[in-house]
Amino acid sequence: MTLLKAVRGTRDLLPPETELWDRVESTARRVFARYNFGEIRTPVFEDTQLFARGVGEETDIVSKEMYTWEDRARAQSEKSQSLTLRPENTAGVVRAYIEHKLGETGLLQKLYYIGPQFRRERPQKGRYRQFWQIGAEAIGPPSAGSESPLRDAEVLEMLASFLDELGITGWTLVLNSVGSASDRPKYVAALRDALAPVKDQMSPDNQRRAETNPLRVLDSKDPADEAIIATLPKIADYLDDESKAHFAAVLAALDACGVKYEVNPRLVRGLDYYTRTTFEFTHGGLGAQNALLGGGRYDGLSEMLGGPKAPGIGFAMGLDRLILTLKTAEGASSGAPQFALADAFLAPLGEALNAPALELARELRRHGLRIELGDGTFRLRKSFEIGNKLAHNIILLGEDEQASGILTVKNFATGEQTKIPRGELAQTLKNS
RNA sequence: GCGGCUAUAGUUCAGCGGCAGAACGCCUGACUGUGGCUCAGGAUGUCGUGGGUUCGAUCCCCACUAGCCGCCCCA
Repeated sequence: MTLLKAVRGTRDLLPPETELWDRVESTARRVFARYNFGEIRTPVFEDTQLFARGVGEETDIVSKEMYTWEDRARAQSEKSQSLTLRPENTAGVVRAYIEHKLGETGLLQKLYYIGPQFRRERPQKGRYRQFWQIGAEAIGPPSAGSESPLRDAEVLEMLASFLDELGITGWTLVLNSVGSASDRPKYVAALRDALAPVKDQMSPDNQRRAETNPLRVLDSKDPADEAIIATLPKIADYLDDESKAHFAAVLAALDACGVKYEVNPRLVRGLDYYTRTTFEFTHGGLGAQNALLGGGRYDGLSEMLGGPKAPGIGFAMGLDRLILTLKTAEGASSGAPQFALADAFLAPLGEALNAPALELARELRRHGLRIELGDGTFRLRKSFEIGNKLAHNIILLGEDEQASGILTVKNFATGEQTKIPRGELAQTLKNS
């Protein structure tokens, strides 16, 4: 029989690495809560139309990377429905915002999520077909201040604080403005006009981009095309006064709180819904996938999905990539993540002591102690060997100890062995 | 989706057209209620899968699968 394996691009996360995941996630929850964000959990699959309309039919994500299937009708009266595993979470959050009429509260909705996303791409380092994102969205009616550049700056400052608190150093915040919903098409048209006469001289990749997504030409890494790219129109010249003022205000707010950034006029993002502010936090040592997180403003998304006007700004952070950078950083200093040691390994000496040992373990665990319970069939030597790997102390529960109520405890670090009355055991272990 | 590299023990990796190897880890004993250090012994395995060449393939060839790197794109 052939062995079943995790499918391509998916993987198992095992302890002790999962402790690192837990640390990152709990840090996110803690930091985001200080900014008054609340958690939202949306379904892992949605109507395919949500992504087609929200993310954009022409994007790579929608056109070739989605896991989509026809959910078959189970009754004559029922129609089959095209469903898709979510490739990102912003569309789902905005769908929920509309569906639950959160705009009617009149308040800005600040929501974060942590969960798996799915894209059918070729797996690589830092890129998986099931990957995890931590993201947040600040969305609401304009009257709630959702269009304010302060929101952009606040989200960026929150991200900087989060990365700092996690101990991630060496990141770079890169940002740009791609203009409002009306600026952007004008600019794209100008770009097409400028590219038309010169694109034949460019690399095949850029010729293709010039046709499908001219903005991407700006993002080209091809040095041969640099000269031509430098002559292309600049987005900054196509921003209307409002967009210019918005971007300036974002930068001013970042300056005021000392968050460092780089403006990159060529930063474009792949999703159709972005307007005005777009950004990335990048990090070296991630290989070709150097973007730790990306995001931006999406002032028109709600309306694209048939909802009310609800401007917003958000980001999605690649948890897999975050863990990767943490692991390489910590691997260099203190080695790979280690299992945390239990407070004590409890060794029953003989099978007859198994049941009493479980009772003692229960008592100690109720005091909050982390206890590894051995087995009465183990030879004492084996208990010591296992205990030494898993715990700080070993507790012996033999016939003598059971009869007298005085336990034998040995500390592995000091080698010191003591007799401790059962009533004092929990406190002694806690203090050690 | 395209190009390149790789796949051998639990792990990290040597190796060779002719009996499958090392280190670490694991198991047993020296030591019947005492770990680490030491010593002695032991088991590691469909050599990724399927086909081909050959007297003979873990080794050479082909295909597939998976991983890694780059491209595309993205978190």
